[in-house]
Amino acid sequence: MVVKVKTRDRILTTSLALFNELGEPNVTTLLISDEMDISPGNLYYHFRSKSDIIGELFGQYTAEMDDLLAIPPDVEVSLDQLGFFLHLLFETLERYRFLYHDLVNIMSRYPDLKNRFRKILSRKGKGFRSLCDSLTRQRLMSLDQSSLDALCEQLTLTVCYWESFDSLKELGNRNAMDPARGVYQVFYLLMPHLTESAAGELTVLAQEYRR
Amino acid sequence: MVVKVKTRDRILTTSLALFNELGEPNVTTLLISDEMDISPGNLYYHFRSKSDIIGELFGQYTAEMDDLLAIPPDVEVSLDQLGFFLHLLFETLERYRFLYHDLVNIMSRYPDLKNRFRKILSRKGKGFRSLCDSLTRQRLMSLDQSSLDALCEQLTLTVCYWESFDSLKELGNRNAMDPARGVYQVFYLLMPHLTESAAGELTVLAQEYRR
DNA sequence: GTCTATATTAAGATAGAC
DNA sequence: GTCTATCTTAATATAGAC
Repeated sequence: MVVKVKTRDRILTTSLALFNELGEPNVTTLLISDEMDISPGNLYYHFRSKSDIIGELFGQYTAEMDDLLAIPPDVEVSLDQLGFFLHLLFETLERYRFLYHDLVNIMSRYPDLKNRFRKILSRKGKGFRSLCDSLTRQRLMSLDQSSLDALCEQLTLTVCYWESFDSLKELGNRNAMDPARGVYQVFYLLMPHLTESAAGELTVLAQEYRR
Repeated sequence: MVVKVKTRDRILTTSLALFNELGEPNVTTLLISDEMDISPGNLYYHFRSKSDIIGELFGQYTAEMDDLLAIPPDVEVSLDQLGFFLHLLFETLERYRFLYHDLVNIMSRYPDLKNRFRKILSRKGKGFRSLCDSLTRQRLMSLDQSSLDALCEQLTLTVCYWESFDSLKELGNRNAMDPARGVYQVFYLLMPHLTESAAGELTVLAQEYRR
């Protein structure tokens, strides 16, 4: 049975694809409607403005991230599970990568995104804190307070900007945009803080993510 | 004696200031000329296009970075000198921060910047490699090949995006945009790879950069 | 819900006088 | 070298018919 996808939803998925591919500022409402073979007027029937489309996509991004980052403070994660979590995280960030590609521009044109961006940033930091706490409880990791703060900061920065950095470095390469490369990088960020046996285990695991 | 600064140079410094403050896409040629109290026509007498202004500013950025990153492969740096170098590096990156704030947008509209961006990126990586090699020769640091690669990658990513990340986190805070914060962060990236005594020394040094 | 046609605005850039 | 006036282009958004 063929299900007709609602035009409103098609606008969102088409916009997201174009934003990621060409950069949000380079995507006009006309281009979106052209790509979908609908009229520009029709697009404006479903969304009052381009910023409404962006706001809704940002809402989707936030919802998915909140879901991922809802880490119970008392959970114990294995290194395997950590890798899986990171993979999902990078995969989600890649699907909404346009947001971080022109951050200042987007925030200045849609000012209410500023606070929403900061909120999700602090949530990432707290998520990493929970994970590090778990590793510490399991005696896989041992860190003083300052180092732990700096590490969580570093982890947050890295997940936010890894995709931008990697795609700049690999401009046009086929192995670009593989979430595994991000996971590998984060593993090496954690490695030096782990106990010897945990570090050994993580080194082996890292090979699976190497590309 | 009052020296009249050439209009052409004033255009560059005014543009740079406005780009950094408001984001390049939000700065029109009219705004630049307004700010300088010259006519838009005059601006176009000195520069054929807005992209020429950006190209020239990028040239300045590249020249300054090349200067900084010209690290002789056999030099031995102390941890003090390393801190000084990092401070200069972050200071320069902050003066041209607009470039990284809307990277994809800027690269798509001025396509010849793409390769110039990649070149400067690889030069940063090589600079960090030289510094790590020096620390290794002095037996302050010891790392296997994979870890060294990942560390240099991480250092490069961090210097490129630290300012963006920090200003997003500190939106509107007064302690935002202090190069010292970046130095502190990079110190903590190196710390776990140093020998015990070097790590101790760096911890002390880091306090001077803490804000 | 969807279309075509058009209004509005603003940016980058040029022409020609002084 | 600098000005004023204007051209050109293109993007967001609306009006009104179907």
